[in-house]
Amino acid sequence: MASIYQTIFSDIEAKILAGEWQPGSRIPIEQDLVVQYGCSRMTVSKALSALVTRGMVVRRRKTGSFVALPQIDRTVMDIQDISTAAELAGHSHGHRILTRKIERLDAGDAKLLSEPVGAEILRLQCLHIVDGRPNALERRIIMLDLVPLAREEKFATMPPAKWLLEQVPWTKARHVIRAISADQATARLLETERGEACLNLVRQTWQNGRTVTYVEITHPGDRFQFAGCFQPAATWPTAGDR
Amino acid sequence: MASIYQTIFSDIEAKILAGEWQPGSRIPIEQDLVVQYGCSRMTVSKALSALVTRGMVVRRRKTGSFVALPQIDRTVMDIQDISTAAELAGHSHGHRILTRKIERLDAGDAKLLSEPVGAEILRLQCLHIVDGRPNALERRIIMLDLVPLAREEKFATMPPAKWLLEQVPWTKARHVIRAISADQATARLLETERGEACLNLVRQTWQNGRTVTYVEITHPGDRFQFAGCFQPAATWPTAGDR
DNA sequence: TAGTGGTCTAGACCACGGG
DNA sequence: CCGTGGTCTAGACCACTAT
Repeated sequence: MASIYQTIFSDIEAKILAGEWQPGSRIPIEQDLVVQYGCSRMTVSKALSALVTRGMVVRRRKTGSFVALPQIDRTVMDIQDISTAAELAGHSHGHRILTRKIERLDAGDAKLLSEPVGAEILRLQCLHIVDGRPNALERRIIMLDLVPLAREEKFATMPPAKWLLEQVPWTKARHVIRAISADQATARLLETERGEACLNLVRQTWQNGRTVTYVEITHPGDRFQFAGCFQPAATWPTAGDR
Repeated sequence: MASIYQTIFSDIEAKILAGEWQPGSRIPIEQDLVVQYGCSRMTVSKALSALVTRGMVVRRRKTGSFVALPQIDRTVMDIQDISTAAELAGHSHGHRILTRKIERLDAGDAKLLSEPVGAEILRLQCLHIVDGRPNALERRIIMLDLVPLAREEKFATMPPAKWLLEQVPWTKARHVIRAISADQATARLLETERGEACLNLVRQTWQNGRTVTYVEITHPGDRFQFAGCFQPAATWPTAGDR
C-alpha cells in the first residue's frame, strides 16, 4: 500500500510524463490537492518537494507550482572504484603497487592540487589487473596530514581507492575524463601500443575544502569504458523503484 | 537565518564529517533530538530524511538511526548538451547538419537499440563547431513514432539534442564513454589525424521504456573533456546551496 | 495587499523488528 | 511486548512576490 504522498507523487509524475501537463503549465495549488486527496497540506507538500528534487516541478511563492521546463541535457554517471566495478561485473581483480614514496609536494603538483608546496604526501603508482590483463594504471597522491594512517599502510590486500574510503569520508569530488594517447611508459605497463587511445580519469577528492587525494587513472581504450544508467533520483521511493 | 531542520542537518553532518560520530555508530533517537533542539519530531524527521538522501545516515525502526557505513567509490558526473556546455563556458557554438535521412531500422541498429527492425527513424549526422574548430561529430537516430515532429524539423537553428529536450521528456538514459582512435572519415571531419585518441560518448534515452533517441558523439581528445563536480544531493535545500 | 509556498507544532496511530 | 521510525493531521504564522 502506497502512502498518500507517494500516491500524489506518482499521479503528478504520470501526468507530466504523459504530456497531459505540459512544461511550464501550472500544477493545482496545494490547497486544491489537499481537497482532491483529502489529506493535509503537509502531505501534499512532501510529494511536491520530492518532485522538485526530481527536477520535474518548480514551486514559486505567490504564483504556484509548475511543471519544470525541459532540463538541459545533463545526466549523471556513476564512476566506481575499479575493484568494486570489476567484482560487480563478475571479473577477477588484482593490483600491484609499483611505487610507494613519502614526499613533499613540489611546485607543479602543488598548483595542480591547490595545496601548499611542501605538504607531506604519499605518492603511489598502482597497476590494476582484471581477468589477467592490465586494465588501469593509477597514479595517486594522498595528503598525509588528513590521512596519517596512510603513512604505514602497504595496500597489500586492498587497493588504495577502497582503503581510503574506509578511512576518510569525502564531501566533494571533481572528475575529469579525457582521451589521451599512451606514452611509452604507460603503454609498456598496460601492455599495449604506444599511441593507443586511452581513457584518462582524474579525480580529486575533498573533505571540507581540504584535499584528501588526487588520482589519475589511465585505462587502455580497448579494455575499458564507463557505463551508467540514470534516472533522476527521487526523494522518496516511487512506484517503479519497489 | 537557517531553518531548524537545516540547523539539525548541518550539526549532524558536521559531527559525522569531523569523525566525532564514527560510521556505524548510533545517532541520538528522534525524541532526544526533539528535546535537544526544542522542536517537534517532524522537524527532526525532516533533517534525518535529508541526511538519508545524502547517504550519510541510515534509519532503522526499533534500533534507531546510524551513521552510514562508507560508500562504495561511486560518484557522479554531469554530462551536458554540447551547445549548453559551450555557452556556459563562454565559447561560441555552431553546428552543421551533414546528413538527414528518414529510414527504417536495419537489423544491426535494431539490435543495438533493442527496437524492432523496420521502425521508422530519422538518421542524423551533425558536426559541432566550438570557437571555430570542429569539436564533436554526432551520429544520431531518432525514433519517429515517439517524436513525429522530427519528420519535418531541419535543426537549422537548434542542435538536435536541445531540440529533442523541448519535445520529449526522458525518464531514463544510459551512457557509455570510451576512448577510441579516429578512423579516416572521422578524422577528416574533426580536422585531426587518423589514429588520434578521441572521446566517444554513446547515449540512449528512453521515455517509459521506449527509446527516444540513440546518439554517438565523438570528440577529438585534444579538444574536449568531461569535467564534473559532485556533492551528494540533499533532499531539502541546505544552507550551502543558497 | 493578497495569494501562495515554507516552515513548524503537538499531538496521533501504525509498522516494523529485536528481545 | 515495546522501542523506534513512518506517516499523517489540522491547524498556525511567516516570507516572498505579483499586482
